[in-house]
Amino acid sequence: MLDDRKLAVLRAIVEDFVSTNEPVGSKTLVDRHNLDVSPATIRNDMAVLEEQGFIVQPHTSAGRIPTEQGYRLFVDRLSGIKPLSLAERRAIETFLTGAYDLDDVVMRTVRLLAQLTRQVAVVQYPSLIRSAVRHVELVSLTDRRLLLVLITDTGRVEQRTAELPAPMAEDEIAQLRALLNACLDGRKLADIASIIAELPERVSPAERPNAAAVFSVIMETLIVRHEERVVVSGAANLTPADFSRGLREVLEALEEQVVLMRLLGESGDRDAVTVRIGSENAVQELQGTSLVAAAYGTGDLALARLGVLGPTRMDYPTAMGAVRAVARYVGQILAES
Amino acid sequence: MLDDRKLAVLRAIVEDFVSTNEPVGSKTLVDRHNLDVSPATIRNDMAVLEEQGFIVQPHTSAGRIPTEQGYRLFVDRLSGIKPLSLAERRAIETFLTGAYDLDDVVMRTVRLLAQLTRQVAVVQYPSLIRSAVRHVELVSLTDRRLLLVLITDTGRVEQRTAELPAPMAEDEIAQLRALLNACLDGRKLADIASIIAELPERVSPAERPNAAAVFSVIMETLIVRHEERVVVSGAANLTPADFSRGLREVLEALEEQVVLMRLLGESGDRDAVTVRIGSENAVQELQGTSLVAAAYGTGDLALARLGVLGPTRMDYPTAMGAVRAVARYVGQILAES
DNA sequence: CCCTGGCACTCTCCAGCACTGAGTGCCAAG
DNA sequence: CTTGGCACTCAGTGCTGGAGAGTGCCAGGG
Repeated sequence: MLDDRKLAVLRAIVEDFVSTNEPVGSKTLVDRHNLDVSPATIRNDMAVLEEQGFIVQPHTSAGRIPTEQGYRLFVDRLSGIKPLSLAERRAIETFLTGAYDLDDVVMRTVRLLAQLTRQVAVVQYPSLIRSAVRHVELVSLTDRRLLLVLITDTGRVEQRTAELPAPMAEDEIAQLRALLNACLDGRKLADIASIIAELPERVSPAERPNAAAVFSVIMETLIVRHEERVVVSGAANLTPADFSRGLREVLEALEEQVVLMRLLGESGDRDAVTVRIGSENAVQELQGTSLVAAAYGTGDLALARLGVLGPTRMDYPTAMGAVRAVARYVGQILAES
Repeated sequence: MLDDRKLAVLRAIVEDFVSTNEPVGSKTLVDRHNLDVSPATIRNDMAVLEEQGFIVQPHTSAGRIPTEQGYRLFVDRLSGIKPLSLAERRAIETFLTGAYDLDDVVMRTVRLLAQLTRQVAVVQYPSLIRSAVRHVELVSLTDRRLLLVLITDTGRVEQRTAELPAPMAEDEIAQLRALLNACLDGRKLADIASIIAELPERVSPAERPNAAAVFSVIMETLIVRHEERVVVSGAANLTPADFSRGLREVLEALEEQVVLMRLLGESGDRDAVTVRIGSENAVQELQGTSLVAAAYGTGDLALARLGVLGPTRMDYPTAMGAVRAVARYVGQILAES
């Protein structure tokens, strides 16, 4: 049904349209790519491609532009992932090396990705759930208020204050701290819920209310908030023309952590680059945009995801290359620290 | 030179233009506000106001719009700060109460401010320099790598990793931790530099290289990074039409922490609401925007600044009201925690 | 059976044009 | 100082006609 030339034509249309942002006609096509057939032939091919739903004409006397289905075919069968240039790989290395801490790694990553692809970059914080507790610290702020700091072996630091039902003396705090560290140190966060459930028994009844408050804060920290952080950069790369409903909707969506989480979706396999085109997108508000994403992590654990958001009219091969490379490199960096 | 009526005319022009975003003519003006003179009279007044540089006409046959100088006069002499409605004050209260921790307070604040003013909100993290060390924690990540966590009495937690020149045993770490806490606990961050300068003498020569690495990381944390964080929200409120150079420039600037810091500028007095109009703005990239900002803090210490960024064509009285109210309320929240 | 050149057709884009209406500046009179 | 009247300016709008790009279709050739 679709012979090689027709596929080549589709590929050419996608490539041209992505780079020029103008509907591409039969004549331009034969000129620019050296298809050695006449424009009329191409027109016939295009008619078929249009019939099958891969391309459309915005209006009668214009060239064709790819449909979502067209991009889909292009990504699946017509293009590979474009490897980064040496210069780009260098850039990644110098940019990510020498980050201070986890926050810094994430911030640099997101900026880097935005710069490499000239699109909006989105990076999810590494999930806590796979990592282990390195240390728990309790610091009293007032006598009814405690600061809880939880340090994981991925270098992430979570903090929360806890309101206490009753005043708590320093030595009680010290005791509780010792208990927590004894029981939690080195344990996977995923297992902690069950461990904590048994802890109240090991506290004297008098101190139980305060301890319980602390325990529940720990649980909340791990369960409720742990995966909610997503960082965005490169909003300036959004070009108004590309978004029919206007930038506004997109910018609004980008400020909603929850929306971004849904956008990035489930951590898939490591190294697999996922492409969501236009309406394939899970997020209502961001239909009309495409997402190129991948999971990253240390070893073969997928910790979280990162990706690039842009108009459907996006340079997929390059974006995929950048996303894959950055995901790998961030994984390395995290493994080292 | 400018009698009362002329000032009233200017005020009316500013108000109308802000609400309609259309040049306002003499006839509309007499209709809408009940100035009991004829349009012709107003025209004469407008001619004077234009001559003095407070208003201009975009083109010959259009109404007038305020110049920056016009807004300036309006803000300085013609309008007060508009107090918030009861509902708005309620909203502030319910929105900010129940924040988990400092991060959460800042995040909620910036969103709240963006929502109240329908502009871009900018909030600087409370400066560390006025607060005191509550606790220092060292956690070994690998034998050549240490995680340093610094907790302040404002509830802020700073973290950094330190690379060690030599491996460090657990007991050495414990010793160093004890030393640090003994010397730093309760001290103002501003004083810490001088305290740390003297610490190396109190460490045995063998351990000095590692200790020195830790000390220098502490210094860096305090000096280099301490005020660099600014959070932004409400970018979606930017309307393309209002910015001649396009949104792009503005969005870019908003992603640059350094630029935002320069924008917010020095902490002024508490409660004083500062207004920077158009080119008065310190930041090149954000000329053409206006900033309404105020310092916030606990007691009468100004800890940092927050504000609202918008087109020069902005509802200053309302923005000033919101900024002032939010600044005060955040101050209270911080004082309580 | 597929490719090709030719041709008529469609439709967007743009420049030119006249017209309308909002708004002005100026002037002479109250 | 204020007012009504009047002539003037100019952005915006809608219409028209031509240019150009691109198409679909058809008949002829390999």
